[in-house]
Amino acid sequence: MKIGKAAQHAGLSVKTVRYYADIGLVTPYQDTQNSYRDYSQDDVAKLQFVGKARRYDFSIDECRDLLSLYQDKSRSSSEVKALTLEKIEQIDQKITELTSLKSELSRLATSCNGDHRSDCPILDALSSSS
Amino acid sequence: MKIGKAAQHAGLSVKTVRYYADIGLVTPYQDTQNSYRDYSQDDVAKLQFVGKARRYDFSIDECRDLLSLYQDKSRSSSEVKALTLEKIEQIDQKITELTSLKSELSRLATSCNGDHRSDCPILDALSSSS
DNA sequence: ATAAACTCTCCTGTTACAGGAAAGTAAAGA
DNA sequence: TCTTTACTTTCCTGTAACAGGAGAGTTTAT
Repeated sequence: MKIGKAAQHAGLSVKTVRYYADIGLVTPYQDTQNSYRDYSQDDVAKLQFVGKARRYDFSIDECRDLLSLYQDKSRSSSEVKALTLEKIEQIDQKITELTSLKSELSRLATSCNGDHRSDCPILDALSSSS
Repeated sequence: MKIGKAAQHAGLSVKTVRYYADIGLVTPYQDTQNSYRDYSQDDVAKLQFVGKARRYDFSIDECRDLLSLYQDKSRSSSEVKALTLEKIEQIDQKITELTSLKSELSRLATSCNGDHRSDCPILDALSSSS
């Protein structure tokens, strides 16, 4: 299967799929005749796997790990679970940060009239030296 | 004041401060003698302003806008408030995304024993074609 | 046969800096 | 004053994960 179809099946762009081949994440067979990439069913499955993991916010390197665990028939599920828990932890920390940011900004926005005058508590807060 | 002190006062790295000068965000006087950057009190205040805005998750371009509003004596606070509300909206959207991601991953992690066996619902989910 | 559609490689741009090299400048100590 | 140390400069590379586009080759359809 050529790259266009493969990308389509995986729900990824051709650019992305080619990129994954370049960095050795999902490496298809290379036709020696025309230098076209040739994706097997297995390759497409890997692309789908990676695409999904990416949507779950796993980085490319984490996808690499997950993919090798996925292919390793003798791996234990504890490794996968550990990676997942770590990712959950990261996401949770990010959420905490953003929530705090949001509440601070909301506080500032509430204190600002937002009228045509030049008085602005938001800018005041940003320029205070705290 | 030379760049080192300026950076210290603003709580930024020298690299960052130099970068801000390069992109025209906070542009100090350039001494013609030694080519050293010379930061005024006003420049330092701007650096602090930007540093704080960055910590509030404003992008460099947004900081540029805020900074010009900050310096514009005739601006109205409504512009600043609008920018802030937009930023809050963005943050909120990100929180929603991450929360959804987290719950899905948590669900997967819960369903996984995480033992030494190779059976793993997480990988199964990642490789399913949904 | 020709045109449209697809593919290839290579290069640049994105965001906001960090790290490091090589060289010039300044401040401080002996 | 000389030297060492500290600081600064510009320039280049790398980061994460691709997108966009040029120019050229290939395949498919008409």
